[in-house]
Amino acid sequence: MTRRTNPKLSDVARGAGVSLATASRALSEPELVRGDTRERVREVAAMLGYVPHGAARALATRESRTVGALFPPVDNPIFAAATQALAHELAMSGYTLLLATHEYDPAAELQVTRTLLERGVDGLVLVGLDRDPELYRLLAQAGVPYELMWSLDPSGFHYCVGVAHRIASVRATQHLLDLGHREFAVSAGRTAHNDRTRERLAGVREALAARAIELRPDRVAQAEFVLPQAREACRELLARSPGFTALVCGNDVLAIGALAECASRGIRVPEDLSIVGFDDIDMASGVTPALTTVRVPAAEMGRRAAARMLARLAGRDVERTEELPAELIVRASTGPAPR
Amino acid sequence: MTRRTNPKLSDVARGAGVSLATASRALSEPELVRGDTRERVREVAAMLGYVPHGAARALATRESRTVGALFPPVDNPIFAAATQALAHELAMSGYTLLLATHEYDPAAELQVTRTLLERGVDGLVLVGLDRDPELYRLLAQAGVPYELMWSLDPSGFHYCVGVAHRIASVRATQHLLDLGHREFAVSAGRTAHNDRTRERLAGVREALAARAIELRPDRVAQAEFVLPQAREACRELLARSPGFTALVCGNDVLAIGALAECASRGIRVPEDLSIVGFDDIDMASGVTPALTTVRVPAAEMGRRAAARMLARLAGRDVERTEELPAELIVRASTGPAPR
DNA sequence: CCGGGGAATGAAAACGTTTGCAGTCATTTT
DNA sequence: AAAATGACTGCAAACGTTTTCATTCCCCGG
Repeated sequence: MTRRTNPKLSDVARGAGVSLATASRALSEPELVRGDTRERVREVAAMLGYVPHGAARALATRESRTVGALFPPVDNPIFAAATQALAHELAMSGYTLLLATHEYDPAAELQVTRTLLERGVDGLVLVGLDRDPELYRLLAQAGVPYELMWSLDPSGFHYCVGVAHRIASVRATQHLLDLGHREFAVSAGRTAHNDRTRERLAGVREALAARAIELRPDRVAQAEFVLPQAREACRELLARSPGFTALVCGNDVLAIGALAECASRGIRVPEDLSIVGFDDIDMASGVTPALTTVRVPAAEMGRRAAARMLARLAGRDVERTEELPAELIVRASTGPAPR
Repeated sequence: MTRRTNPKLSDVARGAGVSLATASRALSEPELVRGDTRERVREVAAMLGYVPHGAARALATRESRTVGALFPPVDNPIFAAATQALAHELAMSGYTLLLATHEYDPAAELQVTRTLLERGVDGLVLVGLDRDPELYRLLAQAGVPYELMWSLDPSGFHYCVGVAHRIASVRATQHLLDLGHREFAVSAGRTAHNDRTRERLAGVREALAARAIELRPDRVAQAEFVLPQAREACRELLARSPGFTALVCGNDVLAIGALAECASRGIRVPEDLSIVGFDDIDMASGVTPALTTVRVPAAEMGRRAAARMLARLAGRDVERTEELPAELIVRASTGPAPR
């Protein structure tokens, strides 16, 4: 459309009859310039439709007012909620979110981090703990602060805000034990490159071990977090080793898939089989039967991560570790063990 | 951590014993420099852990390799899917996604667009048609190309990739009419600042009008796209004017909420009430009964928008309007009208 | 009336890249 | 053997801000 180049600060300065320096100050440090000059500059800027050139500013100030977020995928509802909160919260403070995904591939994560660093993010938000250690080296060298979401770093070294997956998982399993269940199966997520999944599975094992109950290897399935695979995992467990009365799922998508599979096979939930999920996504309360699950406060986590990052960027310090509660929500998908 | 500043291109150049220009070319236009020099530069760069300074590059080249996306909210599953596809597709071509949201507030959208422009996005992806016209002026002045997703611009002026909501909605309603339904209710989304919602509602009216069936005002509810409101809307319709046998919902979240409400009241779906949704989110096939709905190819839309934007940024031209199919998916939530 | 002291302004030097242009070679071509 | 070609390389000028340091301007107290 318009072929002439956009107005720049020097145009504004000329229009207002002031120097570059004054124009710059009038717009970004108003208190440093006299009232009337300030207004004049602002008017000219508005009139010309002046839009500051972020890259130039970034170059001069060495900060981009941009924060990167690196999610496994962002279409998992739980991550979507966190992304939303993150973007919203950052925007409130004039920051913008640079979003990237890595699909649970450490190499991709490293590569994409490099790109994010090139883009000059002032800070970076990551999910979980499992990653190429090289990535931390990169961040340290670049001097870019980062926050880990979802998990709690056992070493206490990294700044993180998350929940205690293992303990929550123990609690969910306890709940089933208390209902009299003794035959368990687990539909877990992929454990490779995913500490949350591993911790949740470990939690189940721990709770069962405490009562000397064994979790048979053929009673554990791994699946990706999409509905078709979730159903498939349930089908597989049923085929390989039927007879379990409780199914613990690595997340709600897996659980809802299991629910669907049961519905289509006439397995009654919770009369024949009790199912628990993890995450408490929106849909968990919408399906029938409503899902018993562990609530992971995803949006809150996003908000906290943003707040912590903003605080650090502003020079304030925050606790290295912030734990958020992961509450067990008992709904209709769990009941007393049959017989 | 490290207090000394990051290595810059001049450090690399010095280390490799070449000029700035050659170092730059060795890294970004390899074919212009001799093999051995190129390798030497690369080695030094790797050794120093050199990371190019994006802002400086953006300043010099006048492009940021960054594309902005402005979603209403991104935690709606359908938008999450598009975001994911967008981010992924852009990343494949070395672009990064700058994500912002406006929560259906035109003023916020304008404001946030300004920020995105400041950040120097090379292109912008927007959702739907309803917005402050000033926004287009802004984009035109900045000379930033944009793509509209979801809707099809009737004027054919804007570049867009979307589906024909109204027609699809007519089709869904037809489906119910064909099943013998005559008493309709609609659980619509908020129609303010949302052309998709309006078109879908209009489609229902159109289909009914064609058979001289009236849609009573008290048989229309508006709700936001979250489960609690969805249930509330259904409850309200039932209270205000019971007796309808078909419920058309503005999207799947609304439909699943209705499903949940019906389940808790003992209303059988589809025996007593047929329900159709819109979007075909993942969960639509996972709930019981599985939802009859219109499939909106959200991920594909994200991919196409990315591809179109990349093409345009590369100087190729694309069709101004690209329509994607919105297919009716008949599942278990619709059946013959009772009696 | 002078000098002192802020407050407001301006000149110019960063910030770290890319790139047009002009050189320097080693090959070819005539 | 001279000249022309072409492949590499380097110099230096952008790109559009912010910010340091000086300077100017005004007002006030002495």
